[in-house]
Amino acid sequence: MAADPRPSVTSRVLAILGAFDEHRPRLTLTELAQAADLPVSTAHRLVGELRAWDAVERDADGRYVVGRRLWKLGTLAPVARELREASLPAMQDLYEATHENVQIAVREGTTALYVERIHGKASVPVLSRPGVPLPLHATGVGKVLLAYAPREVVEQCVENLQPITRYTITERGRMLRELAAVRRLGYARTVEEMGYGTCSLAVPVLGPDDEVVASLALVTSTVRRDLVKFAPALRVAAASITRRMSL
Amino acid sequence: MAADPRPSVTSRVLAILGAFDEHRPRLTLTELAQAADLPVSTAHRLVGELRAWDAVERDADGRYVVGRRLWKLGTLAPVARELREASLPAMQDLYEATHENVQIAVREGTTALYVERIHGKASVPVLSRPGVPLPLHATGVGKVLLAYAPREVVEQCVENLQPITRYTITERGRMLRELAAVRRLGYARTVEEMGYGTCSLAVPVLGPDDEVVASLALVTSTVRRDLVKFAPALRVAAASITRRMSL
DNA sequence: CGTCCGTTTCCGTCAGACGGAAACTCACCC
DNA sequence: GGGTGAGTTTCCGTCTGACGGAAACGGACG
Repeated sequence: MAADPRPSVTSRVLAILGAFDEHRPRLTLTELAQAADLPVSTAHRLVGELRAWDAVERDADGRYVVGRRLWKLGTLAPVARELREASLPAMQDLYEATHENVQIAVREGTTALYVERIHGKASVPVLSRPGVPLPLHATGVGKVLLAYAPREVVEQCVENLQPITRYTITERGRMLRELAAVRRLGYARTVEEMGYGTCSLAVPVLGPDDEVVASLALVTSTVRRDLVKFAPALRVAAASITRRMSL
Repeated sequence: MAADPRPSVTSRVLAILGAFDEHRPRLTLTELAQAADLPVSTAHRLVGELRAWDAVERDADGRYVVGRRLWKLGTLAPVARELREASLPAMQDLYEATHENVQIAVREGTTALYVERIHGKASVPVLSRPGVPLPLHATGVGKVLLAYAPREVVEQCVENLQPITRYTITERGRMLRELAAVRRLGYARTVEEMGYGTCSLAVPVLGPDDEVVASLALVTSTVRRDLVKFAPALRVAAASITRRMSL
């Protein structure tokens, strides 16, 4: 992002692709050039090649968007091919049992990256969408992922607990106790820490070597205070995901 | 793919990314170099840059796989962001009503590209997976997409109807009549044309300008001969997708 | 201990990327 | 109608950073 000494062609191409994010999925050539810190003519040439390959497309009003080919490519990534595929049936079952939001996320650095979410028309609206990262300390999945994260990640997160609602945990000591509780109980709860009116219950999902690879959660409206009763169901679902992943 | 006159750096990078597909999602450096038709040392250098950006990663046994960052990028593509997001609630409802496979696909050239699929543990196993293309002429969604495709696409498909099962339609005339029937009835059926033991019912999904942008289908085991009774439910779901897309 | 196969590093040569500038397009407004 | 401006596309002379052969490296196998 900052000043790299040797701008290679590859880095420029990647800078162009990196200009797209969840807040700016549609960009004009000029915006693209600015975001990638390139002269327009250079951006134009590179984007031309990307377009020829269908890595980017132009939509109705001439803006550039991420192309189908990149979407297809993305489906080959292990998060999609392995984790997502292994999780869906179990998530589906959970959804049918509860009719609440069901979501699964992995840790990416100091954020929780949502991989998939199941929700019907009736479920509470939530912020998570596949591919979008949310903070670790204010979400159910996040607290689980943090509870089993390496020491240095915990340190880093715990030093900088940004408040999001009035109920977000922002004291270092309290968060550390919370994480210890998560490890002891095997699940994490949140109550309006990420958004008013929603609470969640999350459990870890283990990989083949018993390390925590993801976290699975139910997210409901605050009215349902009895969320903990679903902990066993979540654990069963998590175990089923683990089993399917190691096939 | 063949011999392009000027191999630009960008084209080489894209050739490397293009080496991954659903049959070969994990590749060694040497395989990658072969597939992209590059000397290993060149591939090594480029892959190094891709890796630094998380466009590719190395898995446990050192093979290269598509990285998370590309997956995230892919979620920003319109198929994922708009079509998929708009479809999921309706697909979820259909699934709950039927407990059969529910799938949605778009046309990509002369293939049907699956965008999403909902299935529980109990549903019939099917071949479709998000990101994977299947033939237009042997699938329910495919026949719908073909029925509303431009003339030249129809010509091209109809000239080359590869048999897949004993029941696959391979005669040009019969397929053309079938497509006319799809337009007349507003749905397509398949009975064991793609795989023994499965049949499907598909309807078109319209975009904001009344053009067919996708196709939505139910796929069940052949035992359920009464699939047509779900046509109204499918149409309602398709209409709901159209509405949500134009928000 | 030697062989094989894939990976990584090195560096002299030169092909291809660079980007400033100018032409172009289109929407909007006076 | 024609002037303005923001965004897009084309062009081409300069020179930088990509190229890839070769050789070293690593580790699995017998």
